[in-house]
Amino acid sequence: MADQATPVITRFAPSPTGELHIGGARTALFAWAYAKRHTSGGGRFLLRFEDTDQKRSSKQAEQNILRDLEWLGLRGDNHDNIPRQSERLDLYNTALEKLKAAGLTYEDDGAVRFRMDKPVVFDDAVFGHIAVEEKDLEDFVIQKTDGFPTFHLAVVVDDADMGVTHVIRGQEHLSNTTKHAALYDALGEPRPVWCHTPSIMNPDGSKMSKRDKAKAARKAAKDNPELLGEISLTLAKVLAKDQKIGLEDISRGEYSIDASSPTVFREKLHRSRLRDWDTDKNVLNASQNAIQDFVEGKNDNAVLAKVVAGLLDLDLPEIETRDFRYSGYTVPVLLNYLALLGWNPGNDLERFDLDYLCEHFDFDRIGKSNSKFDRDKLAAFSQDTFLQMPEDEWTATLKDHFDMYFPNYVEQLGNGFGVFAMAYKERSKTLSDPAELGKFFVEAPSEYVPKAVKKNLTKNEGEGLKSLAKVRETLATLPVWEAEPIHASLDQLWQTLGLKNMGGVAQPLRVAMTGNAVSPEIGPTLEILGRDETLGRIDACLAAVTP
RNA sequence: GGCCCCUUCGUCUAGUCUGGUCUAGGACACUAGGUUUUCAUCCUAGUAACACGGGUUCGAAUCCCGUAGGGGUCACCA
Repeated sequence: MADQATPVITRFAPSPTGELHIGGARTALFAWAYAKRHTSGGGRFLLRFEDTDQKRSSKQAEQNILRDLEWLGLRGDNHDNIPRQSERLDLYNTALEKLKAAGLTYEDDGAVRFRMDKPVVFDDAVFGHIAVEEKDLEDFVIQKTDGFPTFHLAVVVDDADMGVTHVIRGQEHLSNTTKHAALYDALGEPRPVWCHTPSIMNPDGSKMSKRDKAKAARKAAKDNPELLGEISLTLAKVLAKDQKIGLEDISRGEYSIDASSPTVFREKLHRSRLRDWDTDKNVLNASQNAIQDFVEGKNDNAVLAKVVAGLLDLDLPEIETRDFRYSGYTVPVLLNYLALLGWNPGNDLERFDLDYLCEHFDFDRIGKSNSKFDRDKLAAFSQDTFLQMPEDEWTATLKDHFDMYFPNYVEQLGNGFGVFAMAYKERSKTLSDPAELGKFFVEAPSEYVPKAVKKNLTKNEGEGLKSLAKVRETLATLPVWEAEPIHASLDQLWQTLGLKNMGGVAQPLRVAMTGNAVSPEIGPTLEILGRDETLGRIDACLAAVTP
């Protein structure tokens, strides 16, 4: 491939109308990887914003998409000067004049249509040879009444202008490709190689779309009709508190009420809910209407979905790139999984890095059928990398994530964060898991799970409670409060007490510390909690549970 | 509905072009057992697929035809 005459140029050309969809991220990855593979021959990966839809495009969306691409490490070689279609109107007009002059167009209600009057044949790198007869082709609009080109004219002109040799995009464009091929020919430009990739679907076979979030939130809302009033009120409070936003901003999805992660946002909502803020009657009415409309399916507003989910403690499905970041997947894991969804190296190798991808990626190993997104497998990949990760790297990675999304843990854990991190290294599938699994570290149990209490404390005439009391005595006088000596003393205690095994002392302790029977190793667990907290929780448990 | 595309374990897939080496391989999930202070990790074993029907052939997951199912598209959205 080094002797290729023209260098490979690929591109990723999103329309800035929302967040970067995970499917878009995969398309970008493929385009990036293909260019990198040919980088020695001058291969380049370019970015472009397709903002010919004036109503739906926004600069904010551009920034968001760029932010996520940057996070993924998929930087365009034209990063410092990314073209926008809205700023290249001259180019399209020139092309349009050329087509007009050739008699290939005609006016229709102020718009301009392109004449499709011969059959089209083209080859796709994935789907193969495609031939469409003239009778199945329709004339299509290339310039809208607002003077903007349509997507079809703009992509072709831009790709030709930017020297794009390989067009890699989702298969929803496969049938558009007849139009594009005809346009290339009419313009006298050489056709690129087209590579259409199959779609990514939900486990139930439906297309993965941001509307799935609204659907999930709507369902939860319908299951909790009694809470709708509360939700509306909270929304009104948030709106009233933040003068900068109005409901119309929310309905346009423009307000960055969701700039924070779901967990942080959830906290914020709950706090607002408990406040005694005055709310304007008009705002309240508007909020009620908005929520009502949302529940009735009159809109799929992402912000409203987030508000509803936040207040109902519901996890929305991950659809966009950012969702996966919030959930605590690392970039290498996400890209590895994404690459494997629709492409494979042809052997049994599944875990590979970007270097490997760039070295081996080619179109002939992209599958033709849609694939379902399997979060279990993604999670397994993720857990596996955590297991392999050097200890300090794991701790640093987790710290970064927690600094951003769970700052209260970092604050409360203090110096114990390192021990906390190690306690969950083998127990986490995502960087957010330790927050969920280790919630008891920042919050004493408010209740005890009956089953755990029975099995570990009250059974056999309160055997566990007795052990727990002994444990308290031992721990109270322990000279050094660190995992090792704590473990050693407990290891000795169960033998002294004549118990079957260490579980005899560890399990009652777990119930006292967590309210349930599950925790990391007991030594580190107690070290993190600290002596005072440990003894306090034992006392609370002994007081709350009777044989 | 027209047109285009797709169809191997529950899921992602290898194998299909160049028919025999496929009693169909791997991974995730699941099940069972073992290690273990719980959970997790780790180890071992297991369940599980060529959509269906016709051909062609000595022989078909692999080639051909049909049927069914799924997806895409049919916008002055991209």
